[in-house]
Amino acid sequence: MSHPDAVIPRRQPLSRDRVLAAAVLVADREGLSSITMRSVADRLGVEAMALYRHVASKDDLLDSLADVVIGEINAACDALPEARDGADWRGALRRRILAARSTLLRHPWAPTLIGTRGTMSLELMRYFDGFSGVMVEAGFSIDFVHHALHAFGTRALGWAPEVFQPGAPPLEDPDAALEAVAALSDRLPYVARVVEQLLHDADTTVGWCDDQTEFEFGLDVMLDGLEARRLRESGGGSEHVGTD
Amino acid sequence: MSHPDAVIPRRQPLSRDRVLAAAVLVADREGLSSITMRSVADRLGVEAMALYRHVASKDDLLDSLADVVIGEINAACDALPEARDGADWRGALRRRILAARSTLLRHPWAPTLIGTRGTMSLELMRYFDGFSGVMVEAGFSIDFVHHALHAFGTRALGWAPEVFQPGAPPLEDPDAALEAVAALSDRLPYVARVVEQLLHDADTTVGWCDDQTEFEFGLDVMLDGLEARRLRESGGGSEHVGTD
DNA sequence: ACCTGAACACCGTTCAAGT
DNA sequence: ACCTGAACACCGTTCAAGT
Repeated sequence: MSHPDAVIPRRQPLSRDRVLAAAVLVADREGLSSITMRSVADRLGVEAMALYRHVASKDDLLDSLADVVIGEINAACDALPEARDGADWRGALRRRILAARSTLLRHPWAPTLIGTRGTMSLELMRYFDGFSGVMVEAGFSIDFVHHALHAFGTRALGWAPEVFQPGAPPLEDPDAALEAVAALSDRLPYVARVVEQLLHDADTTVGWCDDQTEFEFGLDVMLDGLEARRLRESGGGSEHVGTD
Repeated sequence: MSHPDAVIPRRQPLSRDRVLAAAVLVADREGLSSITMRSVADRLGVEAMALYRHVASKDDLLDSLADVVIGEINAACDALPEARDGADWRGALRRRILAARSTLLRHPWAPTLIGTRGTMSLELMRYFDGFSGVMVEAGFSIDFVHHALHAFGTRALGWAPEVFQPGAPPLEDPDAALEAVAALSDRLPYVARVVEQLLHDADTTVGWCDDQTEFEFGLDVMLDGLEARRLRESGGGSEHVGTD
């Protein structure tokens, strides 16, 4: 049993990447809140304290975890066919954002994680650099690009937080729902009408709403608004659109 | 010392409202993460276990806490001068959203809280009912209103989550920042230009960005986009804008 | 050099016990 | 009826000890 380590490597050696990969696995399977120093260590066949050799703290681990996902997003964007001549800025932004989104759909916990960390990592800056580049090369002014980044908010990264539960429970009992709404229709007349409409269309959709469709609607509204504002400003003349 | 309780009420009796008020106080002073059954109880001069008589669990407490804030928002909206003739839907929505926002500014922890709870309470439905009412009375179709609610996301409630830290640290050492940016300008050319511009304007602003200005910019872009889409759809004729 | 055991100060939550 | 004490199972994190 006591050969040189080459023969029976006691175990695959721990590393920062292996710790992060284990954390991703835990989150993918059991959700963000079940990421625990102990649960991540478990999946590596190791004690919790062993992790502290590779991450400074749980916060450090979570920051890096967000970065792992953003790295995936950047990889997806890098693989995008890019006509960097600025003509189709609208399509180019749209493609980037939807590529980010499809990455996030594989890690449903990532939006919450990224949204609650305030860290501006190099990986994240790389994403926004590509994003900004599309707009700058299309002739938007630096100021406008800056405003636009704020305006997009997390939508630039492929998701828009809603107040309703993210993974809404699929409508199990439409009749009960309809009844509940009817009971409230005097106090909530408009919401009642929206819900009625939803229930009416419920046969054709999986759950309450189609997240992807709604996301793209909001995205296009945003793009429409930016385009309108760009045209207005370049026409008005008080602000310019070209790069400085 | 043993009078009937009427004379020396041992203490102001505990109640759900007192528990919630204490929790708001803790959050306002020390942040969301320091809300603890024990910390809330401390502020009431009571043991943590006493709270369980008035809230079912910490989750229940947090849900209700979100509702307290949304109740404040609804009160602010109810106090708004309302010309419910539908003419100025844009202004009416804007006023509601900015009223919500100014309430949230008094409770900086509330957006995170509301954003992480997925609960659709009656208080929250009341807010969206008023919001939807403005649009419906202005002639938007129910379908359109539904899409618009999704498109606004949390912006309907007065905040838009960004990936950058919400309360960005005020620019302490512009020279150091400029140097850091210069070092990265080959890898992040566009971000570098945005930051340079920011540093250039830094004299005139408090921190990096003016949150209120950026929020209103994004809000107006959204409203512009909705207006453009409404006109297009009513012109195109494939979908109507009037109520069903 | 790398991992573990034991321990510490904190959680949310329970339940029987106090008044 | 209302609150408390003690306890349980869990956290993140430390530090000395093992190999």
